[in-house]
Amino acid sequence: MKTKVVSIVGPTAVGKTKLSIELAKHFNGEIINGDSMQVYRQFDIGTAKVTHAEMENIPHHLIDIKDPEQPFSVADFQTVVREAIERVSSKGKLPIIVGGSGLYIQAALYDYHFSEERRDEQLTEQLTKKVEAEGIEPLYTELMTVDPEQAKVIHPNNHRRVIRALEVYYQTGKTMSEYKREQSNDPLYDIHLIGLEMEREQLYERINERVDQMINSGLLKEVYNLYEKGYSNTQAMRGIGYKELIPYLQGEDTLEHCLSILKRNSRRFAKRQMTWFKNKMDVSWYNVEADQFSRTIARVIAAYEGVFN
RNA sequence: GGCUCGGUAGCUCAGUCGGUAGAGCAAAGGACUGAAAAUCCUUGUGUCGGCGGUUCGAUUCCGUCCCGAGCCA
Repeated sequence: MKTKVVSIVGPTAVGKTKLSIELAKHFNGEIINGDSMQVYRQFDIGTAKVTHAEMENIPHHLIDIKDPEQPFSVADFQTVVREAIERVSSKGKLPIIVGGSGLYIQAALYDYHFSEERRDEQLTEQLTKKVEAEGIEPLYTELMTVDPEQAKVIHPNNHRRVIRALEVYYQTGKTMSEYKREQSNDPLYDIHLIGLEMEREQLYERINERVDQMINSGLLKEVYNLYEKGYSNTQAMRGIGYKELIPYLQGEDTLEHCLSILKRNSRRFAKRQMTWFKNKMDVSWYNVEADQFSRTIARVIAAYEGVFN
């Protein structure tokens, strides 16, 4: 009997957090963060992290587990999220993973193998410099020799991924394709994927509004504090809602322009999220009528009555 | 009221010495195995302001009307 795991997915700003709380309350669950940015402490407003009040005493896991300057990866997430699932489940509670990072959710729930060794940033830097000096061709050609299967699915312009595929081989002697072949891609748990979707135009409107709300809630101060502490070049600072405001804080751009970029990036992100969840996972979708979210909640609860409890 | 300039893609504009059009941005679609809120790929959007005229053919030339900006009165 596999462990029952629920996951709520969907684009940013559809209402995943709110639904997760209601499901946790109704089905005796605990929430596990499935979002790559909410693991960071001090990144609160810009990541739309649940507030203490919103939690309504529901235990939350994997939120605020990293300091701003620390790196964090899917592989790290895979380890901790699986531990969290066991922790919650062993208490007799329903684990509810909520988040918008497609790869993270995928790596958590399915048989998905990463290489044993963690990423070597020095090696990355070395290869990046090589690309800068000689162009991508030598590396891409090498990848085609070493791991043609992987080379085929990577566009040469995607330097990052060409480099990473080579790194795996250099570090472990095994190719990325070999690692992929070792996995079944089957779910490790009794999984139930619940997706929230919304008409594009309406979603974009909500995203724009939410950015304005974040500003009203003190996003500028949040980013400024992090910036002042010297975190401007960290992985976390590359998140949407942070990197766009740096030029303003440095006096190099107007707030208005920075906000329009921030909104645009959020919209594009939402689109990418939909592409992933629609095409990579078997999700049960629920269309959200934003002004009547309680109805959406009721529909989801009704659909899983007797399944989750 | 007169004169001038303009009206072409969602936006800013280019262009066609007459053969029904193209850039940037926005947008849409897609990929994805250790940065994934990252990284990368693909794609077009049209009554060329309306109506007439000239022409085999008009977005292009002519007339007229409408709209906008400026100048003059």
